Amino acid sequence: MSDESSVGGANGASDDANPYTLQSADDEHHAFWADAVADRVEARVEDQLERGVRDPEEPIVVKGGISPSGVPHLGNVNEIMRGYYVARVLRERGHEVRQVFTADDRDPLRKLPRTLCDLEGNLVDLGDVDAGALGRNLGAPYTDIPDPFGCCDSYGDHFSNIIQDSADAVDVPIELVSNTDLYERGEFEDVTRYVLENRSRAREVLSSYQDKVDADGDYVPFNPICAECGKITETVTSVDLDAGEAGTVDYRCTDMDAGDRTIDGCGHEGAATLREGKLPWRFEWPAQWQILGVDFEPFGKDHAEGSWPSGQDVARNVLGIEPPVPMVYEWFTLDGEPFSSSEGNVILVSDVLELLEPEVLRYFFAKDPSRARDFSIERLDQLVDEFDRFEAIYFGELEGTEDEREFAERVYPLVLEEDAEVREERIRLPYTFAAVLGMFDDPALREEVARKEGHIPENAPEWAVDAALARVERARNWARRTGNEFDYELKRSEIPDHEFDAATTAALSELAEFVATAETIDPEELQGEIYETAKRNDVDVGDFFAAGYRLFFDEEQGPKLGPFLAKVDREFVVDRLRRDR
RNA sequence: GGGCCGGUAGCUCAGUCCGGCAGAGCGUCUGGCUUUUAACCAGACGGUCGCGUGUUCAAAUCGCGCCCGGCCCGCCA
Repeated sequence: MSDESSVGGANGASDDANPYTLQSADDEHHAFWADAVADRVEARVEDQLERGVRDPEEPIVVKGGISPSGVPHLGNVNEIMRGYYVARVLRERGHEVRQVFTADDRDPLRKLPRTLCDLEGNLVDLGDVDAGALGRNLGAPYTDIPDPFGCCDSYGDHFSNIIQDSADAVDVPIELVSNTDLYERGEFEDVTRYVLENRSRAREVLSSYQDKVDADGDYVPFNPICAECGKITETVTSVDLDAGEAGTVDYRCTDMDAGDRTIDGCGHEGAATLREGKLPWRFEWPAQWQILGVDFEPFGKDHAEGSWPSGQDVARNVLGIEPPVPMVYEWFTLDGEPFSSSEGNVILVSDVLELLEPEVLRYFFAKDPSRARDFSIERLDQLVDEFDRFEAIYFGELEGTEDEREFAERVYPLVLEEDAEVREERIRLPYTFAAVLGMFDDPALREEVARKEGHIPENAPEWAVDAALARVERARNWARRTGNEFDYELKRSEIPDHEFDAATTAALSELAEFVATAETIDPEELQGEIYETAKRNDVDVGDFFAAGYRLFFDEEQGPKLGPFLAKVDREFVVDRLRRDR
């Protein structure tokens, strides 16, 4: 107690939890990482019960959290989904679990994001909102800044709402908690007071992680909000824990470093209560663990070497609590580039769900968190195919490797929404095929073609057919968004550039004649006639089909031509085959 | 500068904990389905498991040293 030099530093106590290793030597082998994590959470809970420091009635708490600083992109979903799987596994084992998610909305706005989004998820350029009003609020807590869209109580609330929408969209039940709320209701008051009472201890612990903190200096772990200009300030001049209800601090509103720039302070000198400010992140995080009773928290690799080591040290050696079970997840990229709202490289959950089913997205987040991955919109078909295979292996329709079987068996039921039935009769149209089907606007026609091609069984239940056809819309959105080879577009208004030899030209004229004079156009008969016409004119069949795709789509390849042309109005088909228009 | 994570076929990824023939799907190529699109079936091609080294009968896997990408030691999934 008297010898403070024995306090562990960066490489402190031997029981420090390594947030990386999901499987340590003494763990049982699991096909699913969340099972390994759940083992550790259970061990933590049992240990606390044995030591009598835990109420057996209290549920297990899984936490996540982000600053509502702007467009919540797909990377943020890690914070929701990784915790979800652990929560779900623990529930499966009979535990009561709360999944709490903090909106760290008392954090200050440090720089203006170049891209924002409205509540519908439409991306909006900073220039299209009142950027000046935002600029004047640099340094102020998100919840004190007016919503640039005018629809929510504050900037922070605006983006917190979108976080909640994202969780809803992937069917993850989170309890969204506003950090500002916790401060205003006084939930942080006791722990803040405790940290300030023990501020020399706090300084000492933090100083071994941050050079700017001097163990013997005057650093005070509290940032008041300036009563004059509303900004978060960093200079506390004195602490009086006997003043007012729970104590106050005196401050001077000084400049704040924010990356490569400085946010000016107004110079105001005043006093703030412990509810009128915030703890610095390195203390706030452990304080959240204490207030919310957090047992498990996943976090991005950015925290793994900074906040986490200091966080568990602060938890043990300042607050005297046991930090939660940690888990690091690797970041992933979007089409090979880091997520960045300023560069416009963002995608919202709502956008992704216009391209694929929620269970496919949930599957993506069930994969090994320690692996760096690319979420490729361009090659989204690969992810969907991978999911279809995973599902088929679960139902025993594909053999797969032993590892695949083990993983599918364990994880497939978990990627389905919580109360969803596991239904073997489900139908998955191959994604790229679904994209091609998207060129037909008529749902009945889509179904007809899918049936004809053998993708929908004779006696398929109606719900399965509907669900299968729902993929067509999504795959079509994908084809359009990427403008890839599955985005077939009938070139109706203008004939594409083309160059055919005499034989091909003759064959096209013959085919036009057939279409013009037939009583009715039967799709399969037309398909056969294309084949026959090519042969009669000594044209390679493949080349002849290619000529058709050129004329109608300006592509090398396309949908099955006979059935397609049979559905297009006859005059146009005849004219185009004659190259008249 | 110190520390951490990642790197496996053209692409997306398993396999690394626990050493045992280098794997899957997609793509490509060839052939088949006496119809050729999306597919499906059969086969082929495709690898310095980032590089080197040590241990071992045996190394993608374990140790050590490097390279590349990213992250942390300010803030931030």
